[in-house]
Amino acid sequence: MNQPLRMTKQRRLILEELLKNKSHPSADEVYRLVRARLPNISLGTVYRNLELLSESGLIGKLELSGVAKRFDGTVEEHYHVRCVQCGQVRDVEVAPLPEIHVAVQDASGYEIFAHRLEFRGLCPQCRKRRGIGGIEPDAAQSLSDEMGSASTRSSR
Amino acid sequence: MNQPLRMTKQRRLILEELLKNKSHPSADEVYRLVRARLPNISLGTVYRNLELLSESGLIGKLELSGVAKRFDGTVEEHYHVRCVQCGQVRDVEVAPLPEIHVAVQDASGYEIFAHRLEFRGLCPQCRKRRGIGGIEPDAAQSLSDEMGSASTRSSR
DNA sequence: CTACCACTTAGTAGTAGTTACTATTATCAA
DNA sequence: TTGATAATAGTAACTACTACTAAGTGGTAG
Repeated sequence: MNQPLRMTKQRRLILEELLKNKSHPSADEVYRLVRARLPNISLGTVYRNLELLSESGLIGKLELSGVAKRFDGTVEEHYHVRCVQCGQVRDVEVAPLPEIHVAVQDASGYEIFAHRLEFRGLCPQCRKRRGIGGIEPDAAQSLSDEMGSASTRSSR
Repeated sequence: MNQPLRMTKQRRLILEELLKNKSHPSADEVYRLVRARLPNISLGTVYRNLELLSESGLIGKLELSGVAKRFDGTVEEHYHVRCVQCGQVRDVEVAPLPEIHVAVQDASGYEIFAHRLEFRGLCPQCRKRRGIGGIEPDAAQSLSDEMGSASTRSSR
């Protein structure tokens, strides 16, 4: 489709950092990680390469709920959870649900190509810390406001 | 919880436009709509009121996949489809799936509060137009790149 | 009806994340 | 080794949004 990417020092380092990092860093986080090894790399280079690498299928790109894009060393399909406390994004080991496309297609008249499913909650570490430390009591409330909360209420 | 909002001309117009508009406009789109009726309204006013109105539960706020926030005249829970061609966001009439929280909770150790499910495809109008007009042939391809495509492929 | 004042506004400046541009440099096929 | 072309560093610009401030207004108490 498009010619192979030249493997520059910058591109290789970006790819390396993404493959060894399981936490789906944002472009800025990748920038900081790579700059530790190549101090004068340009932020623009990081952005351009993340884009090119995800176009060529070497990495995955996540666009989650209104905040900075994040990038993913593993390309296979999966869903994500974000911790509302520490902000970390992690993969969820749960079976995908492609059959739902048919239901949506019938209900909406759209031709459905893809879907994204994203969870929000507290990660194990923050759950522990919550018992001792201080998390604001209505985190769940404000969180479901923010997400439109397709979860508990069932009226329509 | 908090005192009732003063019903100013600006606030009323913003609310009116949202209630009669089914397409989940972005803040900027609301700005344009309201400005047609009140030409010197400030963009900041639109942003602040969308925030206040959604806080007070009069409208809903959507934060979809990396782009501008969108606002919603209907407050009840539902999922959304976005057309990859024209960008319109619409509601999907499909039953919510709260049971999945348990599965994710067991699999990840997270305490799950909420989830968001979002579809991408071609709306009925654009499906028709595609037959006649010219849509780039690999729209579905680039789209699934963009969404991480938790859809067709099933390896892991 | 009038006066008050906290809430709200218009206008503008500032911010974060991202993209675009340009002159210089590096990759890699021949 | 060389040369076309892709990629880079650095910077400017852009978009979506938030913060700030002086002036204006809605709604209540008198």
